[in-house]
Order: sequence, then structure tokens, then C-alpha cells
Amino acid sequence: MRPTINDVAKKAGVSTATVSRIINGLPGYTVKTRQTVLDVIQEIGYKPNAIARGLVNKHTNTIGVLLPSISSRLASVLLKGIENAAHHLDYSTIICNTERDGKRTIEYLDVLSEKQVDGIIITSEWLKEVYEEALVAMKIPVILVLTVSSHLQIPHIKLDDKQAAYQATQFLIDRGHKEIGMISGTKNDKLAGLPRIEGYKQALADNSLTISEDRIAYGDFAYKSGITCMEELFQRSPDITAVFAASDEMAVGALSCAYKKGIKVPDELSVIGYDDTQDAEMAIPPLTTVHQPIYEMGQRAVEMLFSGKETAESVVMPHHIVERDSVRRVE
Amino acid sequence: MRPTINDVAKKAGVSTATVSRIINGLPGYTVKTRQTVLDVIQEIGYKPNAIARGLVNKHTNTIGVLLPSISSRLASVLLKGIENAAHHLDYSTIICNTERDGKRTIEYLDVLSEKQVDGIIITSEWLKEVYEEALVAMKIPVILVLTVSSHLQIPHIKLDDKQAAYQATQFLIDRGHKEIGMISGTKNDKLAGLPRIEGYKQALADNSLTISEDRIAYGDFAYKSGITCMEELFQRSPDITAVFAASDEMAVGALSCAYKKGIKVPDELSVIGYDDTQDAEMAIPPLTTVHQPIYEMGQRAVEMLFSGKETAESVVMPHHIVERDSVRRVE
DNA sequence: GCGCTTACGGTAAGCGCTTACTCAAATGAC
DNA sequence: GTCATTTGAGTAAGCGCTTACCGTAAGCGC
Repeated sequence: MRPTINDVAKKAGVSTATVSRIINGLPGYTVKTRQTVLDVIQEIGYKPNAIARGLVNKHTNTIGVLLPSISSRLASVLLKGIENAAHHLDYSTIICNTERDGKRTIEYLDVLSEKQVDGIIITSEWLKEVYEEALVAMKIPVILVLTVSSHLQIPHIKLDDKQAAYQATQFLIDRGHKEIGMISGTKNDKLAGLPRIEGYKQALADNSLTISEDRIAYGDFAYKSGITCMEELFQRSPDITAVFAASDEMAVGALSCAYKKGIKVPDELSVIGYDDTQDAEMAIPPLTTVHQPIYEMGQRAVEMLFSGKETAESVVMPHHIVERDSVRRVE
Repeated sequence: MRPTINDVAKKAGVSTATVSRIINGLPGYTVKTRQTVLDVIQEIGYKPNAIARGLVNKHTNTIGVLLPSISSRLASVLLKGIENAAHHLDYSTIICNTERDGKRTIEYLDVLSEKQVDGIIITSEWLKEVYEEALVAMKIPVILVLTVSSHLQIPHIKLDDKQAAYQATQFLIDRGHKEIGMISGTKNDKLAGLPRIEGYKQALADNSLTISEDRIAYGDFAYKSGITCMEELFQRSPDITAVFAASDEMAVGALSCAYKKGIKVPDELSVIGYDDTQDAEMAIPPLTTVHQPIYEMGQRAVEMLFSGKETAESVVMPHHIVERDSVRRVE
């Protein structure tokens, strides 16, 4: 059995209260008693039991993070930002990989509630009403990253997706492209789907370029769907000279598709991505893309969780385009 | 305040013992009392406090995972496997991103110990002696993934790296390559460094090909180092026709380097990677590589953690080469 | 109707801590 | 030297649960 506070109290000839005060840095003892107690702790290798502490203190110094798909580059960088900030604030982080499964999400919410986490960060996933109900029932601070709440006043962190998509498209237009396709995410995704399509269309409209549904293909943000979407686009609208993809993974899929068809990027086709994950950097050619400060968003989320304010303000993070080699200027 | 077992006991007109029995599925009550209690639980939205439970039950249903670098593709897939298996067994997983920082690692070990996790999985990182000491002190089951223990009998899961590297090199040789370079991981890495170099050299030796230190460049498994290593190799040994990289990321780095120099892969240079992460699939051209069953290793690790046996047996997982398009046959 | 077993369910201790309350001794003001 | 105050440290309750240990009443055989 691991030594308890009782063991050190006995061995040091003091009460548990004194030991507790010492390990918690509260006043009420001489330097001498402090030293003997510390010595005993060292000697028997005592470590406070965080569970027992949690029971009386009513906080566990741990947070929970819900992610729709943990192995994606985006998710893992976000997670890294979260974990890092949490660790610096002395919090542990429990991960919950929902796989976009509603049942599983509810299970996780239950578990986090039962485990008395001090806060929850929900990322990327559209908040169904059941989730929102569960959330209010548990009265725990929640921060949303890359998603928003429709019914509740839950603070979120994201970027202006429409704006960013607009700028990406404008970037292509500025370089002389007129026939521009789009590889979108899931069709009815209100988070990363619709707004980006709107931005794309708006940019075309503002530049008096024709908008055609033929030039939009719908994927699911993942690599493979980028390939098939690009194939569709080549079929339906072979005249396009540039493509805006709603994720780097899909953009790389487009690159792969073009490669297989012997179409040179950027010479014959320009591609711009979205996210600026390492995939963009590693692509051949390196991908021009919209940078989302993902890591920082993760950090920010935990800061907001413990900002002390009852409900923090939502924040929209800045974005910018990172220019690499996948877009060419046409005459 | 959240309702406690006491609240439901009072409201249902029974004792807490009965409520406890009911939520734990122990015998000792009529269907009728069971139903009233269940109704009350439902009505007031009672959820057992896992912290209080943990205090008396002496287990927390949570495990800790140490990862050297959480945002790498390898780590996130491993994590996914772990998290998934853990969730199925009703365990939560706490992540600890050590960033290969010894001080941080020790901090995490302490935290996990204090939080009374039921098991720990350590991945990829070489076990320093201090860690091993900390580990024995806390008397918690530990499983190692992609690493081993030098002093302790801690069960591990990995593959036969030397064998795998041998086969990768042999694969190149079988396709007619004679001047083969290697992009290795960290020079003195006993885990993923040395064994792979040995396998590479052994294969060359067994085929009476000359081994030259000029043909080995040392990176750190990450993308950027792959680029610089490839540059070095081109300089030091321009006659090589194929390269074996000790990680997919470095292999992709090699691809990027070749691309920049206008060297065609696989026509002018063949590249074989290691890991078979999604990076390999997404590469242009798609990367031939040795497949590590990373996800499965993660799953396996948690199964072993709770196999019931005092100390599980170490396992070496099978590997195989996934042939894609980055290696060409030469005459 | 008697003694027995069995099923139901309550009582209370205790898990390892924190902390309000108490008290004795030391200190300080005068 | 006296009295008020501060300081070091102990006592014990209680955080929300589980569970060993008991009662009590019902059910059974005879």
C-alpha cells in the first residue's frame, strides 16, 4: 500500500493537519517541524492522493477534450496546443475521440461529468441539441473551438471562415484565374462547409465571375475525398485553371489526382488549400494555403476556460494566406 | 450543487446503501424499490461521483499515455488505437506530451501517480533510469510501445526493426539497386536508430555490396531533416540510385528535396520509407514503405495492461512492405 | 406453531484528504 | 508582572461513496 498522509504524520510525530498544511504551503508551523515532515515525506516516498484531494477540494485539475477525429493533423495540433497550455496550468487532459458518433459523444460527456473534470473543450463538432442539454446539466465551463453553439451562450474560438474563403478565392483571382473550382467539405456542414462556399461564391460574384455548381465538388475534408472531388471537377468542368480546397488534406488529394493524370501543378492547375497543417508544407509542390492558428487556438481555449470570468467572450482569430508554390500567375 | 447519493436515498425513502447496490448491480432489493430509486435518479439527474468512488474502490478507470511528440502522425495514430481500446474497456485516457523533455516526463509520472491512474503506456521514448526508478516506486502496470526497458522487466510491444530495415534494403536490392543510401534517425537512438542502420548494413553485406558511411545521413525522423539529409547524400554520394529512410516523414523530405532539384522519383531515384503513416499514402509519388501496425499496437497495449496477468509477455508485431510508386526496378 | 433459512435493506465505518474550530504556549504592550 | 494577541499545532467533521455487519420479516418444512 502506498503511504498516506497518516503514515507521514505518525512517523513525523505530528498531526495530519500539520502535514497537510505543509504540503499545501499554508502557514502554521515552525521551520523545524516543516523540515522533519519534509524529510519523512522524502524518506517514505509519500505522494498526496489526488483523488482524495479532489473529493474534498471539489476540483480535479483535469479537463476533457472532445475531438471528432484525433488522428487528423488538425486535431493533433489543436490537441498539442491544449495539452501544452493545460500542463502549464497544472491540469491534465483527458481525450475523447468521438469519431463523430453521437452515442459515443454522449457517453464521453457522461464520463467527464462523473469524473468531475474542471472544464471541457469541444472541437470541430457541430453541437447537437442533446449535447447542449447534457452540457447545461453538468454546469462545467465549456469552450468551443472551431465550432459554435446555436442555442447556448457558450464562448467559442474560430476564424471568420467566410472571410478566409473569400480571401483565398480572391488570391486566385488576383493571380489572373477566372475559371475557379472549389473542393468543399461536407455539403451541409454549417461550420467549415457552408461559410467557405459562401466566401468562395462571394469573391467570384464581387469580381463578376460566373458561379457554377458544376465547379463545386463535395468531399469530407479528408485526403481521399480530395482525389475523387478533383476527378469530378476535371470531368464536369475541364476548363478550370485553379481550385480552392476547403482543407489541406483535400488539396493534397487534388495534387495527387493531378499527378496521376499527368497534369502539372502549378503550371496547368493552381491549387490553394485551407488550414496550413504540416501536410501543406510537405506537399509537392508545397501548398499555398490559408493559415489557421490552430496551436494557438488550443492554447487560447484552455486560457479562456480558466480566465475566471463567468463566461468568456468568444474570439475570432486572425488568418492569413501562406504563399508557397502551388499557385501560378496567369496572364 | 450536484445531487449526491444521499439526495436520491432521501427522496426515494431508502438508505444510501440500497441506492449504491442498485447502481452497482449488486443484489439485495425488490424490483419495486429498484424502480423507485431509478425513477428518482432519472428525475433529479443524479450521476455518481467517480472521484468518491475512486477513493473507496482504489481504482479510477483511467490510464495515462506518455508520448514524445503528440502531433506526429505516428503518435496520433497510436493514440487513436489506445484511446479506442481504452474507451471500450471503460477507461479514460490522460495524455502526456513529453516533448522529449526529461523534466517534463518526470512531472507527468508524478501527476499520473498522484491521480492514481490504473495503468501507464509509454511510447517511443527511451527509458532513462530515473524514469524506471519512478515507475517501480509507483507500482502501477506499465506497457511500453515502440520502446524497451533496459533494466526492468516491463513488457513491450514493437517490431523487429533490424529485420524490417533489412527487408526494406533487400527490397531495393531485389529491384536491382546497388548504390543505396540511408537516411537514418538520430545517430545514437537505440530504438529506431541503430537497429535500422544495422539492418541496412546487414542487407548490403549479405549481398556483397559496399557499405560506406558516406551513404548514411543522420536526421531526427522529422520532415525537415529528411530534406537536409537528402541534400547531404546527393553531395557526398551522387551515385546512389535508391534511399532507405527510417521514417515516412524523412522519406517525404527526400522526395521534396529531389523535387526541388528536378530529380524524378522513381525514375532517377528510388525511395523507400518506414512506418506507413498517411504521409506515405499522400506523398507524390505514393511512397513504398514498411508498414508498422501502429493502430493495432496501441490497442494491444491497453489490452495487455488489463490482461490480468501480473506481467504480460512482450510482443513483436508483424511488419510488411507496402509497395507503392516510389521505387523503380533498374536493369 | 416452531425453528430454520433466505431476502431485503439499514447502520456506520472508513477511503485519504482538508479545514473550521480549539487550545496552549509564546510573545508583546504597558 | 498582567493581560491581550499571535502563533504553532491538534481534534474531528465531512467530502460522496462502498461494504461488512446486523436486524427483521417473510417463507418453508414439519
